[in-house]
Amino acid sequence: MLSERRLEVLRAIVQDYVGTEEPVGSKALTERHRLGVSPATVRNDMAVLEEEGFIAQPHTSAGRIPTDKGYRLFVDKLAGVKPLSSPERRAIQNFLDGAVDLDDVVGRTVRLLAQLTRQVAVVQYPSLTRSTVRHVELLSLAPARLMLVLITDTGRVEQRMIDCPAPFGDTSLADLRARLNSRVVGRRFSDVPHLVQDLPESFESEDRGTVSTVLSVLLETLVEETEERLIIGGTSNLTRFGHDFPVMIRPVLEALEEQVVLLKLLGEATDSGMTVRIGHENAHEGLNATSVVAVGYGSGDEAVAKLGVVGPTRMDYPGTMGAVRAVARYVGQILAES
Amino acid sequence: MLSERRLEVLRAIVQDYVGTEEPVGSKALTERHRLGVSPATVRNDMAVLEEEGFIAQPHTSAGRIPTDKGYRLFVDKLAGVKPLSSPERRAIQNFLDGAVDLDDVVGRTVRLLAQLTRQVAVVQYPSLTRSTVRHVELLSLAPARLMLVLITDTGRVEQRMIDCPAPFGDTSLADLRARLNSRVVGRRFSDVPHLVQDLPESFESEDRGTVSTVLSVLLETLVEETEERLIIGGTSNLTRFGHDFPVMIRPVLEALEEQVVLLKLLGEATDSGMTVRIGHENAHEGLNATSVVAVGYGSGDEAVAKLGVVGPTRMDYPGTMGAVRAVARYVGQILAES
DNA sequence: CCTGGCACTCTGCGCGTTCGAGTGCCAGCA
DNA sequence: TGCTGGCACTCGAACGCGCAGAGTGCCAGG
Repeated sequence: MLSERRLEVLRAIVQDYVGTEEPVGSKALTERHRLGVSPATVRNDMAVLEEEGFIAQPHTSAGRIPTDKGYRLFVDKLAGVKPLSSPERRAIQNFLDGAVDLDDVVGRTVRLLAQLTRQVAVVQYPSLTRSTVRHVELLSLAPARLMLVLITDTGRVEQRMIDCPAPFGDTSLADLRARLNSRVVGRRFSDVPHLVQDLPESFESEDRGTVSTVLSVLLETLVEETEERLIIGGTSNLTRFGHDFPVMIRPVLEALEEQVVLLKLLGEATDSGMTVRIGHENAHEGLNATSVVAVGYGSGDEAVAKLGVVGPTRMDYPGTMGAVRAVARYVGQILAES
Repeated sequence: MLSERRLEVLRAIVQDYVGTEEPVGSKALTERHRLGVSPATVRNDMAVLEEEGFIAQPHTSAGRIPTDKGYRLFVDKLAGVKPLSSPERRAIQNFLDGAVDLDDVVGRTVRLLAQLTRQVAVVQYPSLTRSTVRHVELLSLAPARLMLVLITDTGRVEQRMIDCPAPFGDTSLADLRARLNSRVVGRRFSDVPHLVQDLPESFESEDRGTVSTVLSVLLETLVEETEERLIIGGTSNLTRFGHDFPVMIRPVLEALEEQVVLLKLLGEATDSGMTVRIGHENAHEGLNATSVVAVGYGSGDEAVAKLGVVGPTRMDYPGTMGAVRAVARYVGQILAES
């Protein structure tokens, strides 16, 4: 086990390196932090920390920089979550309160998060898996052409065109609409399939084909839209990556373009608490030089989606975590209100 | 006026520079292109071209590179639009044909364009200004809470919550829905306001407040959604910018994040033909080192929105223009079918 | 277990030199 | 008049060198 002071040294190294972006030496450490010991002692501690794999030196006669393992220890044991200042909190609230619809909420959130953390922000649209149906609407566009509109409790709307196998009368349409709604409104998406299973049987034989078609489109929509969408912002913050950013930036930009990768990234953060993935802890290779801070958010107690930021491993963890957590809370609040 | 051969020299310089990304000298030119003259002659021509401002040398003893003015001449007079190969055309069609809804079409388009041109792609959502109303739907979520759903002929759906000043009965609701639709379906957005102006008068006084509210929300939605949205893709292609990309990339990323800037950018391309803005021709400073190739697309003859790419001024103009034009055509086709 | 001292090892920087690509100019030739 | 070969010149890129400074590891002493 590492002594108290050695941990203190590690903390100091992380803080200084995050601040200056340059390897930090023993002398500089003792000058900037009141460790109460001499540089020589610090050097010994550093030697131990290096042996344990928490820090490393880029070249023989340079200062030390934290390794992924070092950051991990820092995040787990040495750093708390820095609460935001109250002006910041107010700014968040004001900014988010201006949103008019779901798209706007998500859009504002991503901008806000990027600005606050000065990093790349990723926000996942509220998932539909846990959502409930608020309303299903059927419109007749032409004798054999319908439009299905699905409205969720998170305010999201999905629509699909349907070509019917046979003309479908207005009364049948009204009937189907009414029955559909009476069965599924307020229910979870996952419950819908077996709730509508027997609907075709209660219609005239000439309408059954159409009803089946409508139902299959509805179910398909539920499944398809469970593949969550997300948006990102603040990519220009990637230029803050450091002096070697030209080489780091490409794989990151590529990873950010792959929704699948990002979804997996956020998805990995399973529990509703905050998740921090540091450097090589990220499965995707392109993100081996980045850290991801993610947290779930939702309108109630349950998390319906995730949001987070992607930045260099050399990031201000306490501050970033604080910002991410705060934003997630406020978004949840906004969502609950609407 | 420049002689035929001098133009040929300029063309050769542009082509070589685009290919090699390095200043091109007189000797290399004569070796790679059958100009039929000696390097010395080419040097004289270069001197003239430089005096006229079409090319420049980074430092005294280096080769020449084209200036914005040089590219402009190249695009206007020397280069055609390179048609795509038929495998490419087929690939485009196959890729776009798989789209299921509007979001998907736009998403696929931006990916396709980025891949094809290896540059940053920008696609604007079909504008609503010229759109017509396909259907207006009103749903009752609670006694005094309505949801308005607007469906356009481009397949787009917008929804808004409405808090009514007074409870609104189901019959009134059906009535309003029917009257609204009979008046606005098939009409242009711009015509809607005066078409619904007198609607409140035909309702019972107790319902008039709600009707007015609904109408104002509807009109508001029309106006708001005229501010077109757009999406971008292929930002990782920015790393292809060249050796000096670290310094160029930041302002570009920043500009790309500002929807307003991009909308203006595409908007400037007024006519339905293809527009090429080169370097300083772009109003936005951050894009002074980039060129923008944009073109309108639409389901009919009229362009309903724009799409294009943003890349370094040092780009393959004929190829890029060919790809942009081809993609725009196919998207228009897809839109017309659905 | 901490500390001061000392020798050692790197990197980064500035400087001068060389090398070569590319130019401009000029005299000669069709 | 216009093209060509030749020649001197310029200037940036690359290389080697030496130096200064930061940082280390180790050791002997408190």
